[in-house]
Amino acid sequence: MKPSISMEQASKILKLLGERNRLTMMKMLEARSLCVCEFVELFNISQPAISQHLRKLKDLGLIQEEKKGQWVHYSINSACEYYPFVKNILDSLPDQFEIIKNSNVQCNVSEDSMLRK
Amino acid sequence: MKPSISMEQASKILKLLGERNRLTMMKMLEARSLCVCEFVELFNISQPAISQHLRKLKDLGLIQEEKKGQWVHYSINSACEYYPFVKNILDSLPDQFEIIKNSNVQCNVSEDSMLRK
DNA sequence: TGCTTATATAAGTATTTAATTATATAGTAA
DNA sequence: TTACTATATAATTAAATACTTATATAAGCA
Repeated sequence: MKPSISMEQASKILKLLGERNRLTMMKMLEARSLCVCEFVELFNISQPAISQHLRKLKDLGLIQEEKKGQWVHYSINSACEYYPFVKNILDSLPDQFEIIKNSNVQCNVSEDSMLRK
Repeated sequence: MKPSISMEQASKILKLLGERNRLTMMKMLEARSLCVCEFVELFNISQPAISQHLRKLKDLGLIQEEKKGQWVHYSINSACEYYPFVKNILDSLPDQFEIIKNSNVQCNVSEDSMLRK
């Protein structure tokens, strides 16, 4: 009883994932959750472009945001009904963990600074 | 050692599959190979639109054509290097076999008519 | 308060895309 | 040959899309 997804839903998701930057973002989020400012460093597109990609992914429920002060962290929404479908695809893609690591991106917000509030 | 596909290649394929008609075509071809004239009956778009979708799928190597007289039959190209990636996605989609069957499409070319040549 | 930083939204633009209609190509059959 | 059928290609168009710059929002800090 695999197909709990309609062709309509599947094509919408695949269209979202069919954009190189968004696909890479999703795979990166599989490695760890990331802040918008980290994405801005990782990609060669403007900050608004990043925001717009993230919004589209969020609109379909594939990712979720968590606001931490002025920072916004995004993560995979594994509770999404389409998550198994998406996960299955992401699992076939080359890992992005090293790329994140090598780029040394890091969001300035620390647990410390949040606790100090 | 799963990821034998690059992000670039993956996003191209997902972009192709991200169009509802093309995705449905691919899933139908998983059920059985189909003639262009059958696709024309199955979809509510023009014959040139069908041809153009098929060409895009063929250009990436996902499907192959076999000419039988004036008819052209298309089938999944399971020898394509991206086939495992594609198959994995198609397996998550609702079966289209009943839809093909219920529509009663049938290509006029028969083995007989070919043999009589 | 005003200044800075992080993010989102608005507006505009160039490119891509999926469709259409019209036409070309090619096989079959009279 | 001519006519018919199946398919592909060309040309066009409308809509979608991915980006940009400019601006708005909102939080943190002097």
